[in-house]
Amino acid sequence: MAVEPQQVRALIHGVFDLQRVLRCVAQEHKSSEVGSAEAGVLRMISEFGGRAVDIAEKLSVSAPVLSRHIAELHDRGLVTRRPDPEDRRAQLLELTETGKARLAEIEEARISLILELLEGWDEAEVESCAASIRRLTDTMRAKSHTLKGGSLDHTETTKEEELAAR
Amino acid sequence: MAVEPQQVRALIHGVFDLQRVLRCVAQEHKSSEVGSAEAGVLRMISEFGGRAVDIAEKLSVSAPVLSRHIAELHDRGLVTRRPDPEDRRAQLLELTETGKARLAEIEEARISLILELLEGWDEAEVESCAASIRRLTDTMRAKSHTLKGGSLDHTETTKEEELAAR
DNA sequence: TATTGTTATACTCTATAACTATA
DNA sequence: TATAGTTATAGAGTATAACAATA
Repeated sequence: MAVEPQQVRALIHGVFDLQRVLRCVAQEHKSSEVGSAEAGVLRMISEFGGRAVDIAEKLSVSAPVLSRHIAELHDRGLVTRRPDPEDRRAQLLELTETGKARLAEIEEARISLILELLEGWDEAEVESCAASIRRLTDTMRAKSHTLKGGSLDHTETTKEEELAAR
Repeated sequence: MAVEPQQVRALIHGVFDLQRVLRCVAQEHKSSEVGSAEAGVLRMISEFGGRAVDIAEKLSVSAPVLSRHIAELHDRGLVTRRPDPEDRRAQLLELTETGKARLAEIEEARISLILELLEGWDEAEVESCAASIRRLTDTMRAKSHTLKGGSLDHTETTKEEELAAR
């Protein structure tokens, strides 16, 4: 039950090491046209569409950052903006046909690259690795939201502790 | 044996999602004094010490980037540089006592943060997550080195394919 | 000639602050 | 007042190119 600090240390270093390798791989195979942040924008618009503010939230990015990426993608004809009929402040985002095609290219290139890099892995290994990473992400996202107010925000914990103490 | 493209796609998206959450967590808890890149430099000097070029290689960072970080850390009294007696072009890096103390603080803060975020995980889960991530990192690092020359460099693959074809 | 390290410059991605328009 | 989006500005992190000193 007790997680050792040294284990967590190893996990942290492992994550940093992963990020370094990812940076190198991205650097070596960067597509000249669409940056990785913009690719993320295309992906989120493709998956969820809709209002810019929601896309920014899914990307965990501030509004100005998304605004610039959208402007850039719009200028290059990859994204359309149209006013939200229900809220004239907002705009609804969609991929153009070109945008869809470009996203598909990016995803295919990435998949074939990683497939090549993972040569020798089997289905179960990929699945379990993806599941580990997803679980880590989900845990951190959930907990970091509840801790957002700082360590003084113990409202919920206190209730649970009261129950547990009986 | 056959890894499905859709599995790899899920893994890729999972890794990007992880990076977003990590960025947010780092943003929320950033230490005002030492940036995350500099913290990496401190860690590598602490673990391996020695020549700057070797530290740069371990960090997968170009020489100018490391040079600036080292200059910054040196100015703040966290790192010492002394000429390599065996090669007067090179310099040997070490942490000062202050540097060691600062690195220890950073690591402790990170560990206690992640320990808190991983509340509810048990030892085995942390271990298996760290192992998955380490294995992914190692595979990508090894393969990306062998693929460095581009997709035209099929020398080794060809030999294996010849054998496999028989 | 090749390597170690530095300086100059530029690129990518991000954030905060100040603003406009709408709710 | 609060929210959606934009623009201006700044900061962190990285890369390439050109250079100095040494091997």
